[in-house]
Amino acid sequence: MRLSQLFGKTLRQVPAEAETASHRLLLRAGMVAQISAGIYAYLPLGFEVLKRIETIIREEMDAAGSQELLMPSLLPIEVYQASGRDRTMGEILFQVRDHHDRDFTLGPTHEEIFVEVFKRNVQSYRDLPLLLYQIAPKFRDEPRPRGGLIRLRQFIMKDLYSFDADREGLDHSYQLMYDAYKRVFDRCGVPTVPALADSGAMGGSDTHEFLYLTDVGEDHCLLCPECGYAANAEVATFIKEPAWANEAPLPLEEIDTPGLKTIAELADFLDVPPTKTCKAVFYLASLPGEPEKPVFVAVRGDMDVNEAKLRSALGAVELRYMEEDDVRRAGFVAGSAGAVGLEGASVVADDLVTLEHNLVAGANKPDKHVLNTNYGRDWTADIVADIALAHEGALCAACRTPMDERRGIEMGQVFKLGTKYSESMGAYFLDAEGKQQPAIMGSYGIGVERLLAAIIEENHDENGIVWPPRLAPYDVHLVGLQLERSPGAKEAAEKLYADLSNAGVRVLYDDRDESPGVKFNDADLLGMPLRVTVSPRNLEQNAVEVRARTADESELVPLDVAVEELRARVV
RNA sequence: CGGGGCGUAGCGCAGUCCGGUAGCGCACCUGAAUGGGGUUCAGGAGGUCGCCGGUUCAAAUCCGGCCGCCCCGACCA
Repeated sequence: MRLSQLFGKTLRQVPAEAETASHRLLLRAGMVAQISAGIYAYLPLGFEVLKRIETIIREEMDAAGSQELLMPSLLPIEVYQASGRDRTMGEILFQVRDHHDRDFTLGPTHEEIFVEVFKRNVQSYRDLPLLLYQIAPKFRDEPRPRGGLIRLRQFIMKDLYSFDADREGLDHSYQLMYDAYKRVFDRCGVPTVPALADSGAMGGSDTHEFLYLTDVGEDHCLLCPECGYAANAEVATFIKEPAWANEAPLPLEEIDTPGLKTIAELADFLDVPPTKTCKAVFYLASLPGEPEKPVFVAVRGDMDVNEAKLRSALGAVELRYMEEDDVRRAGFVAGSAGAVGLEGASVVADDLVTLEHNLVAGANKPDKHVLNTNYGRDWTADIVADIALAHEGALCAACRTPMDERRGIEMGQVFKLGTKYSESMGAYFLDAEGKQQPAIMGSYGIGVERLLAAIIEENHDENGIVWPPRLAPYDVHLVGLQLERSPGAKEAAEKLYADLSNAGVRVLYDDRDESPGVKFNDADLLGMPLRVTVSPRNLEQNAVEVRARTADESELVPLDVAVEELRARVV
């Protein structure tokens, strides 16, 4: 391809909104064009890289024994009603209506439709195990798209679904995918950490996220430097040690705490550590098919509520944090709420607060707190569970080592779904005894554009992108320099372009009449693995100049062996 | 959904407070010079000032409403 003809041009200045490195470089390199919030067009260079990522994914999925197919994006809403996800996925579903007033959704993830098609084609255990996948668009009406390609409303996902006859089969399929995912990300030049995760709206039991650790990530995870434990903060467990369990319970005492609303203010006023206090938080929780109801949540004052853990402790589908005003309107005393004598809300306590003695808590009266509250004697909870959020330094549950808290981007996630969809949607097969059994399912997703963004985040320098060779849209960036200044120079460059192309090397030929600085800067920005410069200066020595994108120095390669030499150096 | 910011040429921005014929840089077109890390000069094309309404002799500028985009949070696969 001639750079003069390539659609999409490099930019010296980038739109002000681009903040992350990948977003800026994608725009500067002319690889993407934003259409709307979280919706992008892919120009030829960007599209080429997406295709190369998809090739790696296909190779690994096929090697794992799965078959590729293609499902529609436009799906009758009934398909999601069958699983109940028209309600549990709620607002992120894009809905459209046809001219007969039938409702459709643009598929946000495709468990349901794979199950539908599975049912029409599989009746026997002899057809199992079965691994099916597609690489296709997904549509999610995200509350907040962000970071260029990091969170999109329309995106391409590789989604694979496994169907097994039994739990052991699922374990095997899950492991196959787990290993395949590792290889996909390794081959793409993106280091990932498999971390325990929350299954959220997908349902099911075991699930891992493959996190690319980066400060621009939106997920928080905890990593144990000693034993390797890795988990999303949503599910991370840790050792919580009571600080005051050995104190003898003292009598309750109500005190004036004028204007004190936060734990920090309270602890400061009483001159006690935050661990001596009990933090009160209100949520509105809704369970399937029930109206919202208020929930009072108690954690020790130095801790925060982990909403994912709280959600699963309650079995709630939706959880809404109550702001101070909401709390007041609901008839509670914002700022001085406490479990002692509280009415009108169910109570959830973190297991740690139930062990402590003599904590300070809200008195449910304005500007009053009570000293020396003790679980069991003064208050009880409807649910006691681990609902505390792990932070930097939390002790690893496996080996007691203080853990690191890091941010990361979720590259992919693997789920053991079990029978959630096969039972609700009737995907049964006959086993060897002729008995009907639900298929045991797993689901496995990779966000393709997000992977592209991560590849650039991980593989760039101050001058531009540094493509891993397998992903580069071209192998060689051929720079024609000052070719008009010497007779025959242009012909030599054209010949090299043609010879390399004929030898199977993918060449991007900068044939523009631009100054050297412009050409070299664009070559660095676009990031092809090899830069080859043809100029009168080099031709005088019957040579071309070759520089790897990752190298500091260039080298001269004799013209007569250049094609062979370069072909050997490209993957 | 809450908080903050922004919307003027393809991109980056000034002009808005204080109403009076819409500007700068990059990119683009023409010509010339230059020639190894974003070169210089000359000439040129390009704008419903996000949209709707109001005030005014006159609105990018003031007022009201709406829409869009970005960031933080909430939420989320």
